[in-house]
Amino acid sequence: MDSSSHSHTVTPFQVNISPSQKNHQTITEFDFFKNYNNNDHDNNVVVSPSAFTADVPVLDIDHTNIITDLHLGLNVVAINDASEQGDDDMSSKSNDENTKNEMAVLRGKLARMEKENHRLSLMLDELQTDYDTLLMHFEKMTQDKKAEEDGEREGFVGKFEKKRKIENGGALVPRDSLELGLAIKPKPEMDPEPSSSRTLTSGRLGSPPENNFEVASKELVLSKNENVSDEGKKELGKGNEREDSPIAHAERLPRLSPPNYAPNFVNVDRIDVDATLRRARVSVRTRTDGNVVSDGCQWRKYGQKMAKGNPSPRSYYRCTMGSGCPVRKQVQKSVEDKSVVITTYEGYHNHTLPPAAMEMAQTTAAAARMLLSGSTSSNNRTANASFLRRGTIPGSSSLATISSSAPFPTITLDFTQPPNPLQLQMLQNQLQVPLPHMFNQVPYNQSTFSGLQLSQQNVADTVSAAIAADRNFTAALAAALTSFVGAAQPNNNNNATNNDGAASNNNGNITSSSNNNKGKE
DNA sequence: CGGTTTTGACCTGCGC
DNA sequence: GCGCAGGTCAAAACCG
Repeated sequence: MDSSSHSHTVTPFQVNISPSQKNHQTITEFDFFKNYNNNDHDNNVVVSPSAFTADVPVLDIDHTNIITDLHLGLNVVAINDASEQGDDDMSSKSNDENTKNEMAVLRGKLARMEKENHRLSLMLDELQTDYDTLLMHFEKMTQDKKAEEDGEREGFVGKFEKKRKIENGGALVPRDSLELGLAIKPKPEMDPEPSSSRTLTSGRLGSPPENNFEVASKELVLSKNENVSDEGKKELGKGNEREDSPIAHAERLPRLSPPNYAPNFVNVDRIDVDATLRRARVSVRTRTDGNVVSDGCQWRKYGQKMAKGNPSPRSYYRCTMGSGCPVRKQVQKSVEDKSVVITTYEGYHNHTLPPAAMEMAQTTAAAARMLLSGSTSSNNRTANASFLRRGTIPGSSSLATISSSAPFPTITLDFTQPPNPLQLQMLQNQLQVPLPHMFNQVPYNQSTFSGLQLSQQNVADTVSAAIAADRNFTAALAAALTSFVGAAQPNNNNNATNNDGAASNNNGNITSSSNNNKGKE
């Protein structure tokens, strides 16, 4: 950790204060804190990549930290900036020497403050990581304990649900207890309303039947049992006469023992998602030659329907990589362009994913996360929320759109057209995961995004795009820098993906054959 | 033989 | 309550 007492005056992003350099074509030291408004910062400021790379000194931190650091630093600098301006005014009346001296002092202060910011942000990161870890452990321990207590109870939860429905005359009954109750009360047939679960779900039983199930999803364990929710919901939806074969149970039941639960679920737990949002969907538009969009997962087709307004049938797939995996996807050709396949993913995997599936899974999971975060006020998600409300992601509007008209909130990632590399990068950085390779079939492979290869104008565009897209300048700047730093570091997503893996919404191979498209007339 | 696909039937939610 | 559309089930057919 850097010591704040260090008197080094070089800053990660050096400040160029001299007004005379404003019009310099290439400024190697970009002053983020300077007021460029006078000259239309959007167009006239040209930033050299070296300003972000070559001049960055000592601090050996990853880009994520840089971003945070920057973000924090900006606040600090704003103050300094004011004082600098004052000094500039004064300097016009005094000699240059004094000004320079003062500037040097200010720079020193600035450097110290930035280091302090950096130190704090590192601490913040550590705390965040610790929190994630603890939460994950807690979740796991809770699950393990429940699983232990539960024994083989799994086997008849389905029956329990059906029975309960029957007992209630077919009406949906409060079911918030299901997710927790599954693991808690070992005698379902004796107690249709596990009391222990009641305590954990804090008195939700009084809520209207209609919403209970959804409401329950807000509970702490929601993500882990997302599977349960979806499956359970379906279970509830079924008629009482449904078969109760062991196989059916095995398929519908939640997997309580979670050794393979993706670390992912942790973060989702923390999202105070609302029931509808929990069913957020991620649509991916891709252009394919045939009907196959390989996403690394194994799917089994369980239905096909003719959807209104589209001559092409819609196919329904279920993930078969993990038993009882609740992830489903719908595949349908676009009405406008039949070479475009729209794949919609829903749900969270309850198993680990092969590397081939990870990319897509991370992307869709991140997109879903963004969608979820859009409805929350979670601190590190506020920036996302702002653009989600606007329906687009800054700088990547043509790549990602949010649909509020759909039954469930849906984020659509459109990769049917070679996107502007900056848009691609912006999207990637917003998602904080690498976009699947299949989406990189664009003139600019992300691997070519090395910082030095980005033109100065591109960087400037990125910055201005972010600024234009977001009123929150700091966040916008951070986004722009994330873009840049991320570009210079193709593996930038490691951090994000590791932590949150969350909802690995995933996608997989469409294993169906060509006759999938056969509609049932 | 086990897994997958097909496909008619069924269920649910929603709008009228 | 009814009809419609979306979504799912599950038996039968298919496939390797």
